Amino acid sequence: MSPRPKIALDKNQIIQAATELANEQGSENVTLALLAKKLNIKPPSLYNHFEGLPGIKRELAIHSLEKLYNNLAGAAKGKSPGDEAVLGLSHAYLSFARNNPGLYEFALSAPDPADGTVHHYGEKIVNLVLAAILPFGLQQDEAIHAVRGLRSLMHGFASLEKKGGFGMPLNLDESYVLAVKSFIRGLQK
Amino acid sequence: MSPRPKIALDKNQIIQAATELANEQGSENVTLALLAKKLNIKPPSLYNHFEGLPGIKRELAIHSLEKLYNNLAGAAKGKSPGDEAVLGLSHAYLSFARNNPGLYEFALSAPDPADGTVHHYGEKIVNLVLAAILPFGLQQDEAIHAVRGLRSLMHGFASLEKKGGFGMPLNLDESYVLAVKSFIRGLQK
DNA sequence: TGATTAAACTAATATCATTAGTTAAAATAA
DNA sequence: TTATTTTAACTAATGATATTAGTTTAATCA
Repeated sequence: MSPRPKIALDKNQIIQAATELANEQGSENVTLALLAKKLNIKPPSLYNHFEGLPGIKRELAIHSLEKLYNNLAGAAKGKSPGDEAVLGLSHAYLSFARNNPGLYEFALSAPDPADGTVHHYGEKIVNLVLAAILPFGLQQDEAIHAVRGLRSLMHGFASLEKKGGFGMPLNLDESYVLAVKSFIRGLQK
Repeated sequence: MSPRPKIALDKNQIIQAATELANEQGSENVTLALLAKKLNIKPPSLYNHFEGLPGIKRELAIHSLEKLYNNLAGAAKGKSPGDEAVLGLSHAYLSFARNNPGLYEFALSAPDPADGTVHHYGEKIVNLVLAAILPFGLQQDEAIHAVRGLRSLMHGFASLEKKGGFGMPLNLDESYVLAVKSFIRGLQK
């Protein structure tokens, strides 16, 4: 056993471990100490790969947005624009948030609001939703307003559900689908 | 100057200071160190009043919910149930989140999901919204679903707006009002 | 082979929350 | 008034955290 084994981690492995840490222990437990322990290295070694904890969190934000976008794009694929696509997108959005509870939080952390990569994925997601609501025949501005509303609905539901904000013993999936349907019905009439 | 002056703080003063700290510096800067500095005492002294940082955060959650409820109740008062009341509630909700950016986050922190006081205020807010949508003539379960949707929309918008999640240069108030109107229009079919 | 680079390390510092035990002021009881 | 109790501050110490600086070894490359 060499006295100082070279593990040779790369960025991807570290972000992968950080993602697991976030999803298993919660986003607030993504610390250099816990991450280093998971990787069997010492905390300062992480500075060889990232600019401290903020650097890792920024990468997590990008990784989360990328994964979210891919899930959304996969859900939209093949579905005809309009109600079907919107319902597919909304289902994929909530599924992503539920399946990646820790990682999802980083998708909205926006370390630097002017971050280029973050902004890029944000735009791609907006375009995906814009394409889905195309058949509703909204004007330029109205379409953007509609996308904002839909995002608010999806994120708000995911966020409140995760925080246990819905007390009543009533099916959650049903609430979600009904809310999305109400919203797009209101858009169209 | 006495060697150990007795400041004699009470819970309310501390929570008030913590609220200011949250709103001025962000909820993540509500630390015992900063709070003690603001109050001109040493951090351990805070343990004479609260059970550590978690205890203070729990009080902030209750304080936030209480204040939010009062704002919502004030907005609903005098307005006729239906569209007018719902629009009033939604406006009050977003205003509260905007005017109390740090405190608002504690309203949804739910330290213990089974916390009695937190649950109590949650129910009161739900009832307020239920009363506002009464004229829409929804059945028992549909009404609960609708409240969940409305809360999701309001919280989601407030949350995304605060995080700078809306990139496009388009009026935010307009987006919000349009989203709420679309949703309630869809509810009424 | 020898030099360079990459990626681990140790050691040290500063800031947290927290606990234990102390002290003085204020409130209360005798 | 005087004595006791309680309140609310304190100091000191501990352990976890991120971070910086400087070191060392293994891998890579000229």
